[in-house]
Amino acid sequence: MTSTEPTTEIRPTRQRRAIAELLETIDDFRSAQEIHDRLRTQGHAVGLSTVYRTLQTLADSGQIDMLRHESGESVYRRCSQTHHHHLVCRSCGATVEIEGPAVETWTNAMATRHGYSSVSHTLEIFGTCPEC
Amino acid sequence: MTSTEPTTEIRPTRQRRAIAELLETIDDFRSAQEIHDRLRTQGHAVGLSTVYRTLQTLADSGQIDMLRHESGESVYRRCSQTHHHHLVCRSCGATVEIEGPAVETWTNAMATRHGYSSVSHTLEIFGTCPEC
DNA sequence: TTAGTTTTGGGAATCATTGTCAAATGGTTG
DNA sequence: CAACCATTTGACAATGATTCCCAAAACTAA
Repeated sequence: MTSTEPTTEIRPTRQRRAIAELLETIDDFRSAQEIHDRLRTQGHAVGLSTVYRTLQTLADSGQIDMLRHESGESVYRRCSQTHHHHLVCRSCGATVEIEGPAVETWTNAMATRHGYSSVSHTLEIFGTCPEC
Repeated sequence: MTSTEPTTEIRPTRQRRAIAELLETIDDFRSAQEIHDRLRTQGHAVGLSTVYRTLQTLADSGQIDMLRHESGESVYRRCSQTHHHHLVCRSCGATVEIEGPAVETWTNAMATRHGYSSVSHTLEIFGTCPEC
């Protein structure tokens, strides 16, 4: 490689594959610990640290979504890549992705109006789903 | 008292007064620990547990607002009683209350459309304020 | 003052998450 | 294949915010 960039290489390891595959089969937001438990149950030996690390990396790169549950713990879920928000069931975690272009416009306008920069926003809706 | 209700009485103690008064002088969202530090600095001897307890009670009764900072810790601030959202400076905590009737309508509509009940939502905007 | 609650506070306990670092692994090159 | 080396792993320790515990202190009403 002739590039001078410090190409931090990312290796596709057994553990990372297991986590990615599991995420494909889950539709709801789950905590790192729950994901770790499932992996263990399925027979995959993966360390908890690794699960945390991997989920964080995936979240940082935008490959999965992370949000804070009302209880305060972080939960993760594979999602569509486009910007969206979530309607999450408080008891079972069932999630619906929702889009609201108007909200984006509005939050940006508000921030600009008050001179705020580097703006980000969080918008989550919690409720009890039909099943629960 | 002839009432049969278990009237949980709430006493105006020195500590609670100190916390309430301090909150009056603060305009930004602060964590329980920061509030505890300030009280100590000002010479008020108040236990950390008490600060946590009191802030929680105030937040539960809607007398102050509580939200989770991006870092995950809970921060508090006295606010107007009407429903509103916040534009918070990531570095100094400067806060602007903002209202968005449209957002309320929209979130409720979304929840109803998907059959969710007991709906609540969180919407916070973080950014860097003009000063920072 | 007395009696019966409520409240306090200091330290232990909890719990999610992060840090540590030696050992294991994956990729590459010869 | 074998040697080399950066990346990754995982068991365990450490952190940090928050809650729990409970005997002592403070309130309030009578």
